Amino acid sequence: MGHLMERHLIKHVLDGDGPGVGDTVTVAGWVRTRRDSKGGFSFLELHDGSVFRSLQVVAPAELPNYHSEVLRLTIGSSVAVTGELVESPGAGQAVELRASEITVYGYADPEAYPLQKKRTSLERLREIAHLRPRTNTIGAVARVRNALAYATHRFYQERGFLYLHTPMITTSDAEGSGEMFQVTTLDLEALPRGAEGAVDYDEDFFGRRAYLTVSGQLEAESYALALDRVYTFGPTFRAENSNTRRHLAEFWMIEPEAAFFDLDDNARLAEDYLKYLTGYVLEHCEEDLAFFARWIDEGVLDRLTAVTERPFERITYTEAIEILQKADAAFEFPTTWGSDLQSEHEVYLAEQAFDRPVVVTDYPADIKAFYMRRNDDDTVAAMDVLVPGVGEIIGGSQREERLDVLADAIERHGLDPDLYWWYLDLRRFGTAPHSGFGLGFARMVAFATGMQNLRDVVPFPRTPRNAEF
RNA sequence: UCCGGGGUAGCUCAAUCGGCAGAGCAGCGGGCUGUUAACCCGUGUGUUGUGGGUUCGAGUCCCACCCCCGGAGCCA
Repeated sequence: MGHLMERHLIKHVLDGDGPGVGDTVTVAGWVRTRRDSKGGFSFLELHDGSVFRSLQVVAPAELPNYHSEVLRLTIGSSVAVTGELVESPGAGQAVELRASEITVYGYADPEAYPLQKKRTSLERLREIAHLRPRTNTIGAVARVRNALAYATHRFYQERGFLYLHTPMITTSDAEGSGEMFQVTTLDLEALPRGAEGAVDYDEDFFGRRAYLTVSGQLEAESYALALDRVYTFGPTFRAENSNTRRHLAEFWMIEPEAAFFDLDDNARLAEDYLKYLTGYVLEHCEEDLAFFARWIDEGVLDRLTAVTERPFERITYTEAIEILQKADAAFEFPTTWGSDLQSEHEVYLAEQAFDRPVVVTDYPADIKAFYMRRNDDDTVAAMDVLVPGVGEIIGGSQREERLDVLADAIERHGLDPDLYWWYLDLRRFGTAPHSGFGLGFARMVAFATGMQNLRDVVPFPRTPRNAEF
């Protein structure tokens, strides 16, 4: 073969924006099926991940390795094919590749290869996460995920936000977002002990307890209060024993943080961002979305279109409680002012009450994090964005920029002010109003594809008792 | 972590009241020979999640544990 760098991606062959009918092309990829047809030759369906569709290859019996190799090709085998691109006489595809040379790189023993032509359940695919990107579904998820990541950078870069890398290791153990994974180089079989038997963390790598971060927000605030607008896009970790389709122990989050943004600016940014993402995948992932609409979630296109075109609903927490109290629905949890919104409440608001994304603002201070800006009443300038199907996809707030009020809040939440000396410094020196939010990227991928379980939209998901791959 | 449902052939599943564990798909052999989840004929497949118990006899009933799925909580 010799010229693999010059091969064509199947996407360009099928789109006709590369080689045309009559051209000689080389493609390479994996066999999805082989059909030995009624003319003494074979059809191969070849996919290379560049596009949803596969390319039909016609393999004539005259190929020197037809009997010895081509007839041994089964699903999962890898090949390179050179041939002439011709109009297809059959239905189902406009063009096909009439092979003049087929190089086999690797067979996939059909007795042992876990993927078959039949549909394999998503649960089963999780057990073979290293092979599942070869399936239609997971391949399409990967392309949509990539598009959403690219669109994220474009959105923020176009608006003057600076991409910031915040640390994955942190020593502040009270960012208020659940259990954290501890990071240590201590020998757990022989821990250094102090006088009273407590572990002596002075011996540890950082000289104190350290953890994997649950958020880059606090560090992002530091840069927002210097460079005006920043965003992070990186991994975060939660050691909660969460066993649901909406939680992962490791997930990526996008956290914009902007100086001189109030809560209203923040909510508008969140809405613009979500609309940009849905609009982007509608425009650039048509084939993949059509597959999801056909096999995964028939409402996905309407939902993405609605998000893109219709304004979000904007209500306060207090209004949300009033709506829930008047609702003709039996809720398991109370809907009294002061209690947090439960999943059933969020579902009701986003699906029954409004059937569109809902931004809920101004929650009771007692149920929200210490850094959220105190309003004149007992609420804080927090906001959650709830979307149909997924629930909470964004959580954010205007941050408390007043030194004395922030110090009070730290105290009230039972946190140690000494640990936040540098965070308080940001209010001590040139403080400014600022706001930000976090978007769970996997939840966004789920929302955009209609996939139900976050374990299927992350390449190698980490959940309690699961880190095989 | 709590509640509910599951774990049977490579995959998807069935198995009545406790009574010989069996279908489809895939694989393999043959036929057909421009197919599109190809089709037709033939063919093999088991530590029934693990350990214990009840019983003449357990996939089925009982106990413990492991794992998976869904819901809840925590949250993004």
